[in-house]
Amino acid sequence: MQLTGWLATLDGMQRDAERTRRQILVAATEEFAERGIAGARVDRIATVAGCNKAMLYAYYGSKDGLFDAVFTAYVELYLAEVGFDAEDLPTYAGRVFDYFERNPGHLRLATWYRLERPQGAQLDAVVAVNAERLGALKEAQSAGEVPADFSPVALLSLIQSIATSWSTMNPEYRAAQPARTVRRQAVVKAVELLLHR
Amino acid sequence: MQLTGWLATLDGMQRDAERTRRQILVAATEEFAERGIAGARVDRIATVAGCNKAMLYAYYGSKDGLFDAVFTAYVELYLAEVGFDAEDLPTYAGRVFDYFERNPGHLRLATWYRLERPQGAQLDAVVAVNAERLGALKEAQSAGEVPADFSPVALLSLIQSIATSWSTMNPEYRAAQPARTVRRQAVVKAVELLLHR
DNA sequence: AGGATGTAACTGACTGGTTGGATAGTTCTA
DNA sequence: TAGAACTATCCAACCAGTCAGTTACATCCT
Repeated sequence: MQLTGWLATLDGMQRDAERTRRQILVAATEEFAERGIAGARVDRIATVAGCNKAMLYAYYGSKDGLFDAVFTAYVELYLAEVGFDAEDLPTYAGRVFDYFERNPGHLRLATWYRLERPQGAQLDAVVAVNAERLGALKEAQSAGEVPADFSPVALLSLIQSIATSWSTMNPEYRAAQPARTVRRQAVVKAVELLLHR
Repeated sequence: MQLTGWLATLDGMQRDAERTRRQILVAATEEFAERGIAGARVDRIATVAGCNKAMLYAYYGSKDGLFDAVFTAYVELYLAEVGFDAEDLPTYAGRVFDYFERNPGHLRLATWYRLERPQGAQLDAVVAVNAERLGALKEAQSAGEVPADFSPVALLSLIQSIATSWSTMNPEYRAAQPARTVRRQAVVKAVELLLHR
């Protein structure tokens, strides 16, 4: 074992491509979540990441490439952490709520993506998961586990909106927001009512 | 009546401060809706408005001042056109849906506003209308016209989210969207279910 | 063991183009 | 002709992206 390398790792000053990559991604996630693509500044990202701006271009190619990396990482984490359950949609909605309460920046990221990305650019992972969920919902409806008032895509759309409704209110309403548990309860309850439960 | 002025108005070539103001506002509304504050370009706005960039600064002071004017105009139109009815919330939700179907840019505008505006800046008009609506909802609940499962602020938040749910989906889901009437029906029905109707 | 060497990680300084905003001067019209 | 409406032109700051060069480190050679 290399003693020099080991000690350097402890005080964190050695060269480490992977660590630098990660630090850039973390800094970029903050910056993009806060300011969007057009508002983000690559110099600020480099400063916060504690590295030179050129590293950012070496690892991610461009500002847009960096945003793609940030957004893809978020989507992967989100899909893995929240999952889906066509047979228990209120609980699913609760998990969506929890995720974005824990990571408010990620909801902003998703919104920037929707606003700033040209129509064409779609993530394969999202498209695939989407199709899978629509199928699962259809089956659950056929099996009578989910009422058929709404089409699968309507259900998905409504539940997503309801789960994030508190965070997407205009700032003027923010003052009136109740505590987290109350907000969560409203989300779960609303989805239950949608499903006649 | 001034004949010269009248004719000139018809072919639109005379000087007219009010017309120029309006054209700037229209062009700016498009630009800001499409690209947000950080992404908007004042030169593009001036070009589309068919006037010199300096006029924009003469009338609206700054890029931010122009955005404020754009956003305030949208809010006024929205409040006047959509209104509110605590005793018939499904219909209200339908009107919200209709408004944003007619003016998809305005929903984007509202989203940019939420993302790009610092917390502090709140519109008095919105705050006032908000308080009024919360009061009306509370009364309707006391009178038993609206069920009390949800607090007034929760109702407002949920209904707003549901009414705009189709437009706030990520682009990956856009392909699966049904026709307008179907979408509208889903919105109205969802609000009815929230209210046990 | 210790010096030479190749290479990946990293840096500082720079650039060409863009951007919000300013200003001095011109044209129109009441 | 006074003043409002409007234009042409300019500018300093900024910004994404580049590049020539430097530093650290692993491996090999003797």
